[in-house]
Amino acid sequence: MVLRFRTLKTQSLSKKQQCLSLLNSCRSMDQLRQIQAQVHVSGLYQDTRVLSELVYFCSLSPSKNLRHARSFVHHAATPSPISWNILIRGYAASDSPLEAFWVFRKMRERGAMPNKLTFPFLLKSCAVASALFEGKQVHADAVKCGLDSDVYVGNNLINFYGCCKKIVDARKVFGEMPERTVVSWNSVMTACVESLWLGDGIGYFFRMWGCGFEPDETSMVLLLSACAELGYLSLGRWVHSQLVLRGMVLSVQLGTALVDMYGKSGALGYARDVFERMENRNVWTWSAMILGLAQHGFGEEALELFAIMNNNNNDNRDIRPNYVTYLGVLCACSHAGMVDEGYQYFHDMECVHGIKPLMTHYGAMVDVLGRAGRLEEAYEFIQSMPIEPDPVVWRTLLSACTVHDVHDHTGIGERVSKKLLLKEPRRGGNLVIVANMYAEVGMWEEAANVRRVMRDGGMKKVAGESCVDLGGSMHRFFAGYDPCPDLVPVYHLLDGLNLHLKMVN
DNA sequence: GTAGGGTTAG
Repeated sequence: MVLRFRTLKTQSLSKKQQCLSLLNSCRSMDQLRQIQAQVHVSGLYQDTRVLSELVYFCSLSPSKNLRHARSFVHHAATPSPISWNILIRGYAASDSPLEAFWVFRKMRERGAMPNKLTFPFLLKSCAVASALFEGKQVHADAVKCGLDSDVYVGNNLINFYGCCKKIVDARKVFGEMPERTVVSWNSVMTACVESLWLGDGIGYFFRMWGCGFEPDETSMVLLLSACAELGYLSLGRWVHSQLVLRGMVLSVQLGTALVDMYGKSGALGYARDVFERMENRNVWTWSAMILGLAQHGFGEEALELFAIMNNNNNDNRDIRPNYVTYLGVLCACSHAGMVDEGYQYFHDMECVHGIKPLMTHYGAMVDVLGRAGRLEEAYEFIQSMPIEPDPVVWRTLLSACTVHDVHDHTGIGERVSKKLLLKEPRRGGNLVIVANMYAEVGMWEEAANVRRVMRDGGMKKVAGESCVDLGGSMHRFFAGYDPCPDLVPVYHLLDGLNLHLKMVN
C-alpha cells in the first residue's frame, strides 16, 4: 500500500492533521518511511507534535526500531520532553534498558527539562538492569528537579531500590513519601518479599490495612508468596478465607499464588483442590503444582502432572513448559531417584523446548545424580558444564558426598571440597560440611585442621533455622537453642524416629 | 488545541 496525503478522504484537513492521521494508522516500518518522505516534503519535520508521533511509532509499536527513534530525537532541533520520554519508555521495555539512562544524559546535555513522567520509566530501566550506580544519579536528579515527591516517581524509586536489593533505601523512600497509594504499599512489600525479608513484608500488609487502604489483588498475591516462602500455612489459609469473604475473583495470578502457598506448605490436598477448581491456568499454575508435589516426595505424581500438561487433549493446548516447570520436573526426578529420566528431561528442555539451562537447572541435575549416589558422574557433569559452576552447585555435590562417600575412599569428597573452598574459602558453612565429612570417616586430624582454619580465620557458620507454624504463630528454632523447659520427651521421640528410619532402610 | 505513567507468580 502506498500512502499519500491525497488518498485520505479528509481533504479539508490541514497537512499536519493528515500527517498525524497517517501516522496513527501506520502499521509497518515501510509505511513509516513513506510517511517520513511526505513529512520532509511538506516541511513538517521540525513540528514537535509530528516528531513525537514518529518517535512513538518507532519506540512503542510492535514493529519498533529504537535506533530509528533515537536518530529522530537526536536530529530534531528542539525535541519536546514528550519525545524524550517516549524514547526512554521504549528503551525501558527493550533488551538494553540501560540505554534509557544514556538517552536521559543526552537529554540533560541538551538542556531539556525532565518532567514527572520522565522518571518512572527511567527508574524502571535502572531497576530491570539492577543498575544501582545509574539509578542513584537518577534519584539525585529527581530530587534536584523537585519531582521525587510525585507518587509515581516514589513508587518507582521503591521498585528500583528493591530490584537492587537495597531494602533499607527502598523503605526509606517509602517512609518519606508525602503521599501513598496501594501501589506504594505493594511496592515496598514486593521489595521485602523478593529479598526474603518476609516478616517485614507481612508487617507492611497489616500496616497498610490499619491505615485504611484496601488490599488489592497484588497485595494478596504478595502476602501469599511470603506465606509460601515461610510455610506459614495458617496465615495463608486466612488469606484464602479473606479472598472468599471479599468475593474476590480467583484470577490466574491469585489462584497460582494459592497453589504455590499450599504446595510449599505441604498442604498438597488443598493445593490440588484449588488447582482443580481454577477455570484458567497458565504455565505458572502448572509449575507451582508440579513443584509442590516434587518437593514433598510425590515425584511420580509430579511427572504425571507434567505429562498431562503437555498432553494436547487437555484444555491447555497453548501451555508450554518454561524454566520453572523444568525445575519442578528435575526436582521430581531427584526425589524419585529417576536418573535416566532426569537426563532425558534435561535434554528435552533445551532440544525440544528451546530452554537454555540456567545455573539452578545444572544444580538440580547434580542433585539428581548426587542423591542417587552417582558421585563421579555428577563430578564429570559439573566439569562438562558450559558455564562456570557456582558454589551452590559444588555444595550440592559435597552434601551428596557426605551421605554416599562415607565408607568409600575414592576421595571424591576431598576433590569436591577443594573445588568449593577455592571458590568460597570464607564461608563457614562449607568448612563445617568438610570437617564433618572427615570426622565421619574417622580422619580426626584433618577434621581438627579444618576446625582450626575456621577458628583462626574468625569464620562462623550462620546458624540454620527452622520455622514451625504452631497454633497460628511462627516459632523459630536453631540448633543448640534451648527455649523449651522440658526437652527430654522431644529427644525420646527423635530417637524413636531415627530407630524407625534405620529399620525401614 | 496537544500527546504518555506504577506494583504481582519457583
